[in-house]
Amino acid sequence: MLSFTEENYLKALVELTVFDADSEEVGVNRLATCLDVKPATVSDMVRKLRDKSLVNYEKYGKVSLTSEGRLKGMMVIRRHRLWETFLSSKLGFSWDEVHELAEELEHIHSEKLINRLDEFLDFPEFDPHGDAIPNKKGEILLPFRKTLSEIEIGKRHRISAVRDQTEVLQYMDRIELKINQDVTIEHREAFDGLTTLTYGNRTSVVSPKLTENIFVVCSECGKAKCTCTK
Amino acid sequence: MLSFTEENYLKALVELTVFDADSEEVGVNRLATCLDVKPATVSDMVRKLRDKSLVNYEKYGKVSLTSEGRLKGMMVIRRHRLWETFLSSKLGFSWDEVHELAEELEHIHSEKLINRLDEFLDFPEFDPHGDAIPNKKGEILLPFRKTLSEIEIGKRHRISAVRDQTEVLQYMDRIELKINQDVTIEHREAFDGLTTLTYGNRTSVVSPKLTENIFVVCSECGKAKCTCTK
DNA sequence: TATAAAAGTTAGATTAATCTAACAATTTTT
DNA sequence: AAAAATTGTTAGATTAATCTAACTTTTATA
Repeated sequence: MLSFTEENYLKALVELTVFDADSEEVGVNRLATCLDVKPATVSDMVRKLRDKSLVNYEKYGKVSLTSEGRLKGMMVIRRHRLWETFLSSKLGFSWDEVHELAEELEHIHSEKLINRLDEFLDFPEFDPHGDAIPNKKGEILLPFRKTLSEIEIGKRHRISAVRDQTEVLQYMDRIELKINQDVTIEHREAFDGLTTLTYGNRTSVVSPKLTENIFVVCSECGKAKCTCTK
Repeated sequence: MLSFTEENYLKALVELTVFDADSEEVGVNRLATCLDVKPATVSDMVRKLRDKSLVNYEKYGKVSLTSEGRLKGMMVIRRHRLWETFLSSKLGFSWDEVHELAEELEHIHSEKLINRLDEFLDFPEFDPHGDAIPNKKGEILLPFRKTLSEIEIGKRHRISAVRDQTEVLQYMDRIELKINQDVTIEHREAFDGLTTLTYGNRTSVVSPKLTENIFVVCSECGKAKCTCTK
């Protein structure tokens, strides 16, 4: 049975090498920053995980997940996202409150519990942040996604998901921008990417830091990769 | 913030000095047996808890809870019993499966979460084992329940409640045993707990699986914890 | 390519929770 | 009340996860 700590390492590795996907491997320093520990600590820990066949690693080399490690990491993320969904849809927590609580709940191991929860929630596909929930087998269908920073000016899009970061969520709350809301880009400044958006009866100017973290689909067809002419 | 371990010590102390209530204090050995650790470990730990003002203790003396320690311990039990209720009534776990899972869930600290859960479950008074759930303030309003499996032979009792499980109710229907009916135990087999009861104009032999799920009060005084002589 | 910077490792220390083994205090029994 | 039994404590060791500080390897740059 894995410890909380080991599970957190695997989760971070999935996030860095599967979701962020610019590389399937990652350095010790990068991992240390992510987990908010010192590189020395990571050095020790990845050796331990290697001895358990959960990561590939050798001295001075990069770290990557074995298929077993990947599965274990995926299951932590599955649990996290299912609990988030529960907290939001059943207990009425707002989407910026659920993350922290799920950080604890994700370490409750019972597979039976998590599958029952999945059923109770009626097999949700996405968590309250719009991220896909891995299935029983740890598989995740990474849908093609497009961010607010990429879309065409003037074409109406709907917010489908937000990257799972508390600051983003809180900022969106502050400007009253919500999941499933329609938005249109009025203007995008070439110089610094500053973007003017309208939604509901509001207009806001926001930075790329925000737009890069918000996923959208076409309001017409509901797809990120749409072919609507308009 | 208390560690899992510290919380488990407080929980055990509540069980030994509040619920079991033959004494408000307990020895190091007894506590060690309960927690399945060595006395040496308990010795160290209670000194630590004393330094945090959670227990009263001095060298070679007995251990008892301070009011702060009692409250903290009660809250662990509140969380445990609410999670048990959730697992049973929402996720369909049977009452003998819930305990182990609740042992993990009880250590999720958020007060907001547990109060929301309480509300979601519609403020249950008892967990699936029939044990009372402490309220927000750590108080237990209806502390006492007794099941048919515990009562004295020959003394008349009245059925006050039944654990919320359809099978139990269906079985009771079949043998014509009803809520508010008077019953008397004629005989209880020491070997396997098989019990002979009389009620109305019937006599039935039933197993502990049934008697453990039926709550009773004294027919004379109407209380579970009665002091009637006969 | 030599050197500086960045990245990674090792050794030794710390903290929490546990153990064993030896010892000390208290309680019970004769 | 002395001996025996029980109960509790202390000292020293262990394991997991972390740290700091010193060191080494790899990578980038002048």
